[in-house]
Amino acid sequence: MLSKKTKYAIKALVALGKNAGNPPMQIVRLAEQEMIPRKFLEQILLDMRNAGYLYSKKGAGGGYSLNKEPGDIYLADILRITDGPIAMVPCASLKFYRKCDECHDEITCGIRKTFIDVRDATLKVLAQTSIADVIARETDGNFRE
Amino acid sequence: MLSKKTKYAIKALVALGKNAGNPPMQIVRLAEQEMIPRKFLEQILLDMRNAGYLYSKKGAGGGYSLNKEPGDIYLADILRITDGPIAMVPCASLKFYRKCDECHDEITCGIRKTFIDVRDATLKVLAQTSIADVIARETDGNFRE
DNA sequence: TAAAAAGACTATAGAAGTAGTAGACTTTAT
DNA sequence: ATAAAGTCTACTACTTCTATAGTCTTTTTA
Repeated sequence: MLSKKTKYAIKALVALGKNAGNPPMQIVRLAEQEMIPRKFLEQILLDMRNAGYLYSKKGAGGGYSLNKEPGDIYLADILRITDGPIAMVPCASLKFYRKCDECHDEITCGIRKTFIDVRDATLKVLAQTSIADVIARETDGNFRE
Repeated sequence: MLSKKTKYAIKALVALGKNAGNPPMQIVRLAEQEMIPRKFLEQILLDMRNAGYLYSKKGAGGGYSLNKEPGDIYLADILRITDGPIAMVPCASLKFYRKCDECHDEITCGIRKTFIDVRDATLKVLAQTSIADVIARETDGNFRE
């Protein structure tokens, strides 16, 4: 299950994507509009900013805006920042590989092989779906390709 | 991430699958062999039994054995017993559908649409991979199709 | 240049979920 | 009758997730 943190992050990016072109959006406004607890959102935006996805400006007239094109921000990358690995077992993770506690022989592990397939299937969607795609799908029923 | 419960469940099913034909296997032996805490395994096996996947026999000479062919036990079903929904958001779940707290308009939700795609991709693997497949993959490098 | 408007950063608390343990009970074989 | 199993329920410890609080820094503008 996605954490709320991740859901909030995606929602915030979508909102900021729609806001592109306009002056930056303040945390408070974003929090109200998307119904996200303000201080929680604050942390999330910070993470996204430190990861290079957002631009922020302090002081009066400041706020947040996207630091990349909505079409260049992929869900897979966002999930990794907020929730960590995408794979369902650490030993099948591409970016957060770790040996499973329970596992003795990784090479022949049938579970691992299966969950590498799952990971690949998941990534095929998440690494190709951008914030722009999510926005596009909000309106029309179908998109992509 | 898969819970340990699920990993243990799969391991137990695989072990029992390999044991098919022989007399039933006792919890204690299974726990030792697979290095799973005994009492924890006990609960897991019970769940699997109540779901119809295992046959159990009490008393001396008792133990556990599979109640189905290894080829008829699919990972998707096991995961659902031990970890619940396979989808990453409740509103995209096939078997455990629930409205997301944060969501106002599910029909146009771009996030939901994307995660339905993810769910389908995941299920394409998990609903077609059986315990028999996992066992087969343990030995040879490739299997399936 | 002071005040106000914003974000940056750290710490902490409460809730929920996960992993594991304990113990008493039931059934069955010998 | 006894011992060898599984059944069932409750509980505890631990970790992670969600959220909140408070202080500090930067920037604008009157």
